[in-house]
Amino acid sequence: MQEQYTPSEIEAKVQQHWKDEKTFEVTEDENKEKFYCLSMFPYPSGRLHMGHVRNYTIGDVVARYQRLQGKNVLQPIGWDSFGLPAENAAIKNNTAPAPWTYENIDYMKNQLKMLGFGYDWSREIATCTPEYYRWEQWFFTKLYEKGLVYKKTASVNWCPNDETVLANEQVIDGCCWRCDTTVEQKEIPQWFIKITEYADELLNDLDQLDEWPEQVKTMQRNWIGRSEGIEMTFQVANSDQSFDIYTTRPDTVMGVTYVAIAAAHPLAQQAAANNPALADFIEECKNADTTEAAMAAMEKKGVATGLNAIHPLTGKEVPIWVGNFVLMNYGTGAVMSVPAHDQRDYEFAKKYDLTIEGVVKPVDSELDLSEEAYTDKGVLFNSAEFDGLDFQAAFDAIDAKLVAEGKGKRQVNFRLRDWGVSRQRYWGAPIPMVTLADGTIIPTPEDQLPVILPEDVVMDGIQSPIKADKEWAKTQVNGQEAFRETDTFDTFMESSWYYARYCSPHADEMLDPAKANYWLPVDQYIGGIEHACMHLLYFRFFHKLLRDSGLVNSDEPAKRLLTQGMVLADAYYYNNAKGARVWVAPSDVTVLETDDKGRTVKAVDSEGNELVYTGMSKMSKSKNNGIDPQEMVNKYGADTVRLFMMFAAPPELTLEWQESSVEGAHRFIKRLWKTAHDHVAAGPTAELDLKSLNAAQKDLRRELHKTIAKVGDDIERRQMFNTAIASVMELMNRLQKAATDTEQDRALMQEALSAVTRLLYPIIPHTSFSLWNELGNTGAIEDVLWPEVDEAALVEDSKLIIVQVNGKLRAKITVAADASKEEVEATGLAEEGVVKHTEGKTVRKVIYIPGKLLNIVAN
RNA sequence: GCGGAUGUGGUGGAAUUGGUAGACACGCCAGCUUGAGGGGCUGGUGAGCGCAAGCUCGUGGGGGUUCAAGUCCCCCCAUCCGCACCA
Repeated sequence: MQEQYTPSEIEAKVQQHWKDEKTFEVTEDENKEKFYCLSMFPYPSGRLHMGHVRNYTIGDVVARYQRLQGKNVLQPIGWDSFGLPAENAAIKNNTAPAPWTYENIDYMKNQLKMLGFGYDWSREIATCTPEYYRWEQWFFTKLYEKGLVYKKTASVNWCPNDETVLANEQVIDGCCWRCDTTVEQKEIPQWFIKITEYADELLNDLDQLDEWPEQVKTMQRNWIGRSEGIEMTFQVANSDQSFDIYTTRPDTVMGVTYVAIAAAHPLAQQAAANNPALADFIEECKNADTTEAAMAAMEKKGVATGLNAIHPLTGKEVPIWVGNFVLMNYGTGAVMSVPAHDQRDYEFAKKYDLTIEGVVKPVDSELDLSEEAYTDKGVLFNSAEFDGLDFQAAFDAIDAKLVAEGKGKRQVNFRLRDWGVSRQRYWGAPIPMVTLADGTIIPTPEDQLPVILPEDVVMDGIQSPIKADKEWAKTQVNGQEAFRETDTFDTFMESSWYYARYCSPHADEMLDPAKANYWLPVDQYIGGIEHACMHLLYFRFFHKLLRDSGLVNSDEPAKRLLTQGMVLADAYYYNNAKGARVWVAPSDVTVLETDDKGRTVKAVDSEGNELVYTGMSKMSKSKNNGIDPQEMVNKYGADTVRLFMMFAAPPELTLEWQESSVEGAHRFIKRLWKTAHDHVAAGPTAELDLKSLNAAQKDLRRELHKTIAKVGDDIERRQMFNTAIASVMELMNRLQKAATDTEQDRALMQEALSAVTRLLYPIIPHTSFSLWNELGNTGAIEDVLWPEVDEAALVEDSKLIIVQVNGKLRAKITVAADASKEEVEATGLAEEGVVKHTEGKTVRKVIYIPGKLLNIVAN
């Protein structure tokens, strides 16, 4: 065995072995328990970043651990390869999105291999290939046939100068990122999938997901936002027109003092015809950012229409206002306003001097509206026949009256909106719909699928090449001239079903149900928390669509979910001559001075600029603080990078990249290697004879088996890889100091080191692979099983008891494992530290937690 | 603004079911090894007081429940993630 730990040599050799043996290629095997471990696939942006490395290391740890449990483990990988960055890169580099994407895939694939992830490369997929997206197109036409797809207008960001649609990301402070023109909202026809038809099931089935983080389920519940309320109709005074509103607070309806409608509401348009101020306001609203965050943050403004609405219960007239906070696309485009019981309405009413009328008051105090609205559920007053009712009684009574008068009804609403899948961009899967010469729109016939996206294109920087080339859309359907849809799918479409395609990646159908049902559902899914609502909801939705098409037989796509945190790094900048911040890459920073605690006081870059240290922030291009995984692997080896990532923080928390800590991880592996080397160099060992072990040896062996139990529990149940590693480090610290004098000392060392290589295999597979054989074991480590815990080794004959007086630690005593409460109490009370603190006091109570703690309450 | 999370030594973090706060590691300090540097090894390291034994304080802030609170409850602050066309 080589004395030096040489990661580059070891890793190359072991990776070659995995490649030659096709170690991670799997097929369905009914005799083995399956385990499908999936990490969210990457967008091929060019190079792996540390977020990827963290995600895929966690996945690989889980997959390799499950393999040592004897399971048939599927761990696939692929590329989420459609998307906006490819278009931007193509324009910048004067190429096309396709070659840029394929080059990136090649490069990143090598990086993944270099990190030693155990993927089944035979299942690799790229979503930008027709072999993949053809099935998505096919499935979309099936959804259309089932009535789950429809077309309606929806607003997009529109740059009037470039005459193009902009993604939210391309709008900077309300202006176009290319030409700085003020962005407008424009209504254009788009395709939608009816996710709202599945809203109830998506909500209810969250209860089945008992191995999903509670926070993700809560976020999804709130995102779906089921509410029970009442929809009611307001007549417009002196008109035969009416409009509907929806409210979850029907108990406050008697307090309606005005109603607000969207700028795009037909009534608003009508009223603006002879009201220039209103027309101007409506024009202003057109350009408003409609994202929910912006809506919530903006100043609430309105203009009266001059029209009145008739309150459906009181018959009183209330003014109709146009409000910039009401959107035509959400709900009915109109809301009732109760300033006394809604804070937004209250502020609006104060601002425009509108009536505030309290109708609900607290049960046991008076209503005070001098400072703010009263928004709690209380008791009705000022509400005619509804006076004295509580929220639920009022809800029921008002509902009954509205129903009786035909003016409204109870209704369940969802915050969730249908999924708009149209994008006016090039680098995506073409939407398989055609418009015939007579104007009818139908799905592309199956025999004309896939609708292929041309890859050899020139990007003009503004318009999609398949829109710019007027010939592309021309086609023939049923002998008629027809025009293809030139919009492409939202890239969330591809990432919603890739997990199922991996089960039969080369099938000449969307998926092979037998294979899909063998592997699905995914046993462990891993990805960033930022996907909690959107991707993870679409992913669940698609699984139900696949199920309802008879392609899979389960209800949910993934049993267990782990959401990993971000990766942060130090960020430094200096101010240049113009006063602008120049961010300096951490690799270019030299720390010149630290204080006595080791904190950075003075740092410079390679050109001598004195730097400002801003602490840790997310690795990003804008702060130039990305750490290149490639560089780290070159410097320390993949195992060190993997060990550091798993050790530095629990997977769900943010991880701070600290090179000194990476060095610490490297040192640990070197020490492990050296310990194994010294042991092997001393020659072969004898059989372990449990009966002949002395007390110290038994003690060490107890430690070993406790560690085996803990590491398994930490990896499998708790998914706390950091504490699993810490406990192996503790064991190693002990092993390095353990006696090696006798035959049994060395036999025990052999048992311990063989176990340690397996405990660490999921995390540092290359090193463990080598050590396993260096220790004299035959066969590859991935073909052996996880070490078993010897329960007999765990038995202790004495216990450490913590002795407290009034909750404060005063002594530690060791008692026989089977000692009674009385014996422990007597021993505890006799302790010097206990006597000191109980002298002159009366013992009031003694609490004993068996085998753990004794608390003496005295005063 | 709304929804979700996080906050513990100089630093990353541990404390799994309310029961020893600070495991493990980084950094720092001291010593040994080395011609030097690097590396390795040994020991120390929450704060305050103390020669020491030890005592007091201490988990973002403020209240509370309990024999016992980092952990449970209420209020507040800060930071991060998401908010539907970035992926």
